[in-house]
Amino acid sequence: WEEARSPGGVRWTQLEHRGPCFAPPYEPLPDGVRFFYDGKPMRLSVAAEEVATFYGKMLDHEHAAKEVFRNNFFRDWRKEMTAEERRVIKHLSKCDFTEIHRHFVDRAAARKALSREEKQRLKEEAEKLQQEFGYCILDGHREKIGNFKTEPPGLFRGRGDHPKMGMLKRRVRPEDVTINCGRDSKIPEPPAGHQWKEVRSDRTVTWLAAWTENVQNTLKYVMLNPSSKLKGERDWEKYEVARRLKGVVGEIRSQYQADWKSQEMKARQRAVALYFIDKLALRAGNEKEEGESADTVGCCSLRVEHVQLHPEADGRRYVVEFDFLGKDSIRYYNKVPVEKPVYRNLQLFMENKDRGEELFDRLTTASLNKHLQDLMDGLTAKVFRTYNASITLQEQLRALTRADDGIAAKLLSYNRANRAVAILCNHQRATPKTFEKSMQALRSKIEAKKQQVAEAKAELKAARAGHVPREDGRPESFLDKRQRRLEKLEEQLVRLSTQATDKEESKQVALGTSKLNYLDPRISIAWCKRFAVPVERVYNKTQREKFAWALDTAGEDFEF
DNA sequence: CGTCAAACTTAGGACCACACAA
DNA sequence: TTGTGTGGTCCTAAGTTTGACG
Repeated sequence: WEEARSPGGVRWTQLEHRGPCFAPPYEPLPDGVRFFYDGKPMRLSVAAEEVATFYGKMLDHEHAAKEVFRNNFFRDWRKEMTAEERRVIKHLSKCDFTEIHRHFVDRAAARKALSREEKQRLKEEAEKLQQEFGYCILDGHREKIGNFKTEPPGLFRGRGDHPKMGMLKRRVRPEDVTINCGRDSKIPEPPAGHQWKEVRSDRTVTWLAAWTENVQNTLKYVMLNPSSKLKGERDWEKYEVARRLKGVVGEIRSQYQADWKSQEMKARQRAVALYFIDKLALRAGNEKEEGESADTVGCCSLRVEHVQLHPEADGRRYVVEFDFLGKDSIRYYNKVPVEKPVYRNLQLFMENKDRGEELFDRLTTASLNKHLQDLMDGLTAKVFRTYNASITLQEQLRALTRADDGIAAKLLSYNRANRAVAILCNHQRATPKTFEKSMQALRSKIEAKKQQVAEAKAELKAARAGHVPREDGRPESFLDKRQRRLEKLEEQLVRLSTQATDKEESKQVALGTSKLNYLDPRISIAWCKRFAVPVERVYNKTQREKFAWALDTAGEDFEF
């Protein structure tokens, strides 16, 4: 494949598709649903009403309570109003959306209460849409598209403390959309009465359609599903680069350790940053424009306020305490002992700086990646995350798996190995709302099962004691039955206890992200083969489709 | 060399269908 | 039959990287 990579960055020769599927047009509210301003009912223009419904839907959402959200919404909403509406509607606090809110709550309930047949019909309609818009022809193969629908209009919801939360995200029209397709394939038909913004045939990119999203002024793309050959090849390449890093990582580590003592400040900063990226799996950390998004950082953009140095903590020397918000405003908190030269360097980097200043002021992600490129072809900061994640999975699986364990126990080992990676990469999730309740339920189930096991044991014992062996020596079916029942119950108990352990250990850890993006699937597939675990127990259908490239190639002796 | 846009990967949460228990 | 918890899917935001440009 590597050799097969086409010259000039050409990614395909044939591409044919139907274009994106647009969000349905706005349906005005029925007459009975009113908006009130200052206690008086007020009929809104269609444009203003539509935006009002976006807010009304979110009335009980925690966003709607936030000052920034409300202000942004109100500012953008006013832009959609007629001059007359704008004259009247001056304060959000005087707006009453409760009827609108109730209307959508009722509608959701009605949808839920639909009969089996109606739901089936809806499902079939969705399937039809999927068949019509959800596939493309790429180089002779029918491939699934990832996101064939344009994003519907609504209020922007950023993550964390986003300065733009509540802003109006406009409806995407065909006139906003650029189509990319093969030069001699059929050009998709725009919806009746509309035109595409542009139709082009750029074979060096993989998107089928693109438009600019108005809140952040960034491009959005329609691209292929992860199961596609195009995406699969890239995935494979990603892991091959990480495997090449395995071959030179020792050297790279020696190099950056030597650079901790470099004469050049820039080289020292780079060496310490790279050490963090390698050891702690931090992200590169690009600069972000202030006020455009939430204040989050990665390695290169760490500020003095994000690290604390402890000459000694918890009985360990040279401890660095990290506390910052990373991607998606997920908190990274870690206390790690480091080598003395790293510690000394950090002291040096922090000297005479305010808490708001950059720790690595001489370093950018561009200069770091440039350096990495010199160390190994194709090496960038994120390759370290891929490498360390995959190698950790492989090591953990080796350490944890017992060949004579049952499938359930093996799967627990797998999940534990997966979890070690997720913790390394700081992949968190909110504890499920129902966690305590369902945990309690599981515990009572275990208790009940224990009881059953005890009873079954007693019964078996009693049966044995009271039983006279038959002369003909034929197996005693009564005894057998009791025996089998006990075994089955014991098996169920093990399964439940395993489940409980797994659940408790995973409550705040998101396993999916690493599984999907960082772990070379061949490691898992080889493990399944070696320990006779059906692959379906580790990868669901979608995941198997995404990793089809690995399913075909990885043998039980695959080594990352 | 820094800046910016483009293109792509990575990310957590919402939502929904479905299995299973009551 | 109904209620409920959960895994899987969908959604789209938020990162990284590259390359053009001045």
